Amino acid sequence: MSEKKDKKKIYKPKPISGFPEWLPEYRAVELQWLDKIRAVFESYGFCSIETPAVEELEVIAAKGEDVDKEIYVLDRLQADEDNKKDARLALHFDQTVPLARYVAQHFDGLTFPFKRYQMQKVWRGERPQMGRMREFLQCDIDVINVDHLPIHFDAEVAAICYEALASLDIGRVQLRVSNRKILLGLLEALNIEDTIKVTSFIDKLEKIGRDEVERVLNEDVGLETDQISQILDLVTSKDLAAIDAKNDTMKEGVEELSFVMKQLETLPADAAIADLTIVRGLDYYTGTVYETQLLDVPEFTGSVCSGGRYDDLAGSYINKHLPGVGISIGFSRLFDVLRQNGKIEAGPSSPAKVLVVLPAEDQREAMNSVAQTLRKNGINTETAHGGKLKKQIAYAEKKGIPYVWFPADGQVKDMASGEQSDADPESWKP
RNA sequence: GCGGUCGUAGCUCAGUCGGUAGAGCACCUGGUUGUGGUCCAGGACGUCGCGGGUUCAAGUCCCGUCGAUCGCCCCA
Repeated sequence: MSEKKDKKKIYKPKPISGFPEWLPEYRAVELQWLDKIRAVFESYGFCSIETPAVEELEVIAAKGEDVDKEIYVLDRLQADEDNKKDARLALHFDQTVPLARYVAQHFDGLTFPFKRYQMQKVWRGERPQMGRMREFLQCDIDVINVDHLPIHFDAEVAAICYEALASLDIGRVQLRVSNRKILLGLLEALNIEDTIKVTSFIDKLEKIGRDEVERVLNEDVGLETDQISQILDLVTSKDLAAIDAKNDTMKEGVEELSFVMKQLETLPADAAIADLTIVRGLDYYTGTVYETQLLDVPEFTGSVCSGGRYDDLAGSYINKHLPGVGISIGFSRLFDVLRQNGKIEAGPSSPAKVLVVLPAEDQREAMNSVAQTLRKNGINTETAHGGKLKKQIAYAEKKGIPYVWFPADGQVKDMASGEQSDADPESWKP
């Protein structure tokens, strides 16, 4: 069995930063969670699609250098001599871009409004840190329509994500909802052009504080005190009805947000709040935007679930106007942060409910027969692989298999209580 | 890309003023014949991240390098 002393040369693998993997007992929980999320998505009629890990680099197309450097490209170790042109394929870094491409390519085969969910890995070449990985799973839902997408979908996707998160039993979840038109409308009215800079500083409001934001808006963006106070008063205002709309954009934003919030009133109290400090870094969001916090997990400062509305999803891939709205649950970050903070109880390391043991070789046939009967009745069942009986039972114990079956005696032992009783495999239930 | 911290058994770590490695957990075997979790006894497991330097002697000191980790930047 064991090779003698001649030392085998082994390469000791190093952990790969940002590419997490779990032991079976946590993977079991992860699968349960994914099943719950999927069930909620499907209960609203969202269909599933899966797109390839890679897209053409042209499709993923960089929007700037910061983005570029996070994209992983795909290449063969030994590319052919005459094939040494630039990388053509890249791993997708989100599921929105692949969705856009998918909708454009399959336009004639889809029924609109197209409502789909997608739960896949994405890859980003970032420096990993707490809750931040280079390979991670996202659960996205989006609704895409041709020409016009009714505003009620903005409320629906948010409500669905809330329900999905709530089904995981991870404490209080709070959606924070805003509408970019409100702030952008004000900036327009104030003749402020550098909207990206302003929104990115507003985004940091909670993190660096009001004083600091005032300072950078003044020193880095060059805004005047009056402009700054108008902006900050707006984003910190709590009452939508009290907002003084300075132009149509602002007015539209306030109306949309009010409608969405009204729709979300069916959720539990505080499950969804309007918060104008939410603006999102992304520039392609044009209306409603969302972020989500776990109120009972203070260690988790980031957003677990965010998204928004975009006017024209696939405009660069097809000559159609396709507005959409979507949210993405950052599944891996959610799971990892909760796990690291001891908020996830490990599951069993085996899906089996029963281990049928083999006390003696002449019982093999009986063992297999009992196991087949149990499986036919939908009970996950493992058969023992031999060895001493005490080893077999210890095996069940270690793997968290709750019942051990003795085929010759027709008895089943409850591992938790230690009790053993007669049972018929045809009718027995765990 | 920048900064802090850290690399010793599968895991978590100890290793005193430099004298060529230890614990716990996990793993394997046994404590008699067909019953787990406890306990007891025994066993296996290390190029002390890698390379160089100082020294009679380096896990320990110096330099470099790689990796990990936390944070910053950024975050579709």
